[in-house]
Formats: sequence, C-alpha cells, structure tokens
Amino acid sequence: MIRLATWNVNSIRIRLQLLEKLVEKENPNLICLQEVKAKEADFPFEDIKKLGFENIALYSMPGYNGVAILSKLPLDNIAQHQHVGKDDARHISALVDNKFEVHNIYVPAGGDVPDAKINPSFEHKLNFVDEAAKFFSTKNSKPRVLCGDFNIAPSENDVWSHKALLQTVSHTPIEVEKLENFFKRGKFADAIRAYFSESEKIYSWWSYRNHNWATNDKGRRLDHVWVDKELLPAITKAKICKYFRAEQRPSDHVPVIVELKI
DNA sequence: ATGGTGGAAGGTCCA
Repeated sequence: MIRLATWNVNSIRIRLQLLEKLVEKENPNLICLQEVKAKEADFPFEDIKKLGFENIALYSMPGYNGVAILSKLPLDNIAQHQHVGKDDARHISALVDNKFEVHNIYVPAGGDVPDAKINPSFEHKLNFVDEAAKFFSTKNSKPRVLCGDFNIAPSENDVWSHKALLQTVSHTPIEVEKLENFFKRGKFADAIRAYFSESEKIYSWWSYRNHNWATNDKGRRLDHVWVDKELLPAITKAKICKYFRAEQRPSDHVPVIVELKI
C-alpha cells in the first residue's frame, strides 16, 4: 500500500514541524516536496530520517525551487531532469519499491503577466509544460505516477471563479490547453478528480496575501497527482489536507494525498 | 494600476 503525499512546502527548514505533523496525522510512506529552498548542505537529512524516511532523493539549488522524494520504501534509478535547458531543480524521479516510477515536478509559476512575448517567466512556463508533455509521451516499462505543483488549475472548479481568473496566470486558456495536451499525450488519469465530482470546487493553494483566506476561500487547485491509466483502479483514496493552511506558519499550499494499492 | 504576504539571500528576486 502506498500513501503518497505531495506538498509544496515553501522552505523545508521553516516547515520541519509541519512535516512532522503530516507524518503523524496522515501516515504517508512516500512524500514528494516542492520548493524545498535549501541547497544540499542545508537540507535536514537527519531530521527527516528520524521521521522514518530513510530514503531521500534530492535535487536542489540555493534559494529557489528544489524537489525532494522522501520514502520509507526503497528508491532506485534516482534521476534529476532538466527542461528548457535549465538546471533549476524542478523535476526528480525514482523507481519506488521496484514497482512504479514516481516523478516529482515543480512547474515554473510564470510571473504575473500572461503574455509570453513580454514576460520571459510565462514563456518559460509554457515551454516547460510542452517539454514535459514530450518527455512523458513515450511508453515506459514501469507504471508512472506524476505529482507536484503544476502551477496550473485547469478546470472551472479548480478555481474560485473561472471568469475572474481567465487572465490570471495559472488559469489562462493557453496554460490550460498546454496542461491538457500534456495530460492527454501521456494518457494519464487525474487521481484527485477520480475521487471528487467534476462539479465540486477543490483547491490546494490559498494566497498568503489574503488573510481572510478561510472565509473568502479564493483558492486554486495547483497541486496534482496523475497516474498511468492502468493504475487508476489501484487508487483507494484521495484527500486534500486543507487543515494545513490553518496551521501556524503554514505553506500557501496544502498536502495532497493519494492512496494506491500497489 | 496597485498592493497585499512570505521565504531566502544578502543589499532583491521569486512566488
């Protein structure tokens, strides 16, 4: 049984106590973190091993980005991947327990202006998603699980207001189109939506800039878990840990959990 | 058109 948690932790060092709480409350045996924001020398390997996660795969850089896979199960074939010619610590993968491949991805946020001609960050984001689509379009010997902060909320009910956010980076038509192309080319299934109706609004991120996040509830679903279609029947649970947003010193993203009988 | 907050780095950038 796999209990996978994906979480944009926004600094692993600041969030160590919350990571401990995640382990205590949700009992995952595989955790994919994004935005660890610590270079290897500053990464708290020992604290994490003490939580029971002996196997750690890290791809990090100073200050920004950084992805890590924490596992109670064996990790093999650990690989760091580069897209759009940048070595910027956004994608790491590993073979878990010799059964399936997990890919932990942090898609670029894309800046504020949704125009690739004038905003290089947005151009980077679009190109990154296109490259990822190509990367995952080939057949793989082991089944794949993709997760992470994709920084795109594709469906109307992945955002608090479809209309209000049509020109907001994360929900523009061009981003949604590219993410859907990625999804279709890879023949993936959305492990979270498999457990929630299409008509239900579900979010995994609420901005720090809104203190009334809980009452306004202007969230977006930026964090995703996709599985190869053949794995869809193996999913026994999906959960978004909204209560983490209300913790002391929270991340702006909350953990998303999927349970798989593999 | 702007500001609101948070983190890391280091005298600012990115989300």
